[in-house]
Amino acid sequence: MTETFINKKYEIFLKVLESGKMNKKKICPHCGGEVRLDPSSKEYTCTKCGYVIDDEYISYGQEGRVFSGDQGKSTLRTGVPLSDIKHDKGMSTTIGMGRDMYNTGDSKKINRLKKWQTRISTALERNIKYALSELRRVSENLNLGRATKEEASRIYRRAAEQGLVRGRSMESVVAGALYAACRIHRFPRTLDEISEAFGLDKKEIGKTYRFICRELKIRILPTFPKDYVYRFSNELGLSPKTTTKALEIIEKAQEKEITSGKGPMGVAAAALYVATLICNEKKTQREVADVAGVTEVTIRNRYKELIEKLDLEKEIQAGE
DNA sequence: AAGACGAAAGTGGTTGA
DNA sequence: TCAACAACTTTCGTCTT
Repeated sequence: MTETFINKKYEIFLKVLESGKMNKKKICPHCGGEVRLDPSSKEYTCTKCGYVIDDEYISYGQEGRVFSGDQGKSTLRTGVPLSDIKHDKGMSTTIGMGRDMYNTGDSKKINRLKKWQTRISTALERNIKYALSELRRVSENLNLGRATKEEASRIYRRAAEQGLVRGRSMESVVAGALYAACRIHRFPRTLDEISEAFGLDKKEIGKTYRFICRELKIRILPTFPKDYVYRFSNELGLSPKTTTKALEIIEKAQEKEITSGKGPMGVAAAALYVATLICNEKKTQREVADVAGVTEVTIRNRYKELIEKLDLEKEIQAGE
């Protein structure tokens, strides 16, 4: 589609060029020869030495502004970008009631089209539409990237199309899709955060999430402790130095394979806690545990392992 | 008194028969 | 479907600063 589109544009462009409206002659800075648009490569090329002056075929110039309805037709070059967040990807049109439609002659045909249009927007589309508006509303509070939201929308769409929403609350499916999207994008949010944003039960979301992943065959990579470190340290207001230290500790721990099978959030929390001790930026276990969403006990367990296996005792004493 | 530590019992999920 | 299991949580008493 893109190629034919560009070719067509190119034909027009050539015509314009030939008609002399844009015919500014260019001179090759290399040899002084005449520069022409090479039709095969769509580059401005010197006819004498072959020097490519400009390979910028697509215009990046300012978009023509539109002040009244009809004016747009001649100046507009683009449309709204496609978006998965909109239930119809922002592409739908509605056959209007206006007179002009009927004036084209075949009013029966138009009526049939209208009928079909309403038929096409079935219950499924309505459901998706509603779900995505819910998604938009909730993700306001979660501070998510556009890509993540679109991923979540795609997942929900697929889930809805396969009838996975039936028997489950729509919100929980949306929440599950969002949680999955976050993990796919290595931008993990804890289940707690999501369940709070949606006002749903944590277990419910987790259950739906696993169900969706199984049914849609979405392969979710396990999360890594590192993914959480930045967010946690940010919430704790730690210095970059401490953060880096924590990442270092996690790396070493992974080398020694003492993180496998352990909860990534627990590992991240423990690494951060140790890092605060080493860098003299002490936080209590309680504080770290709270932002990480684990208990002090878990931090203690991980922390004990880290110190034993990585010989961090000296570093901590040196830090103090 | 607050924070750290550790033991014991309980919870929810996974795995394998 | 059920029991075994590992990780994690909750609770609570004790120790340290």
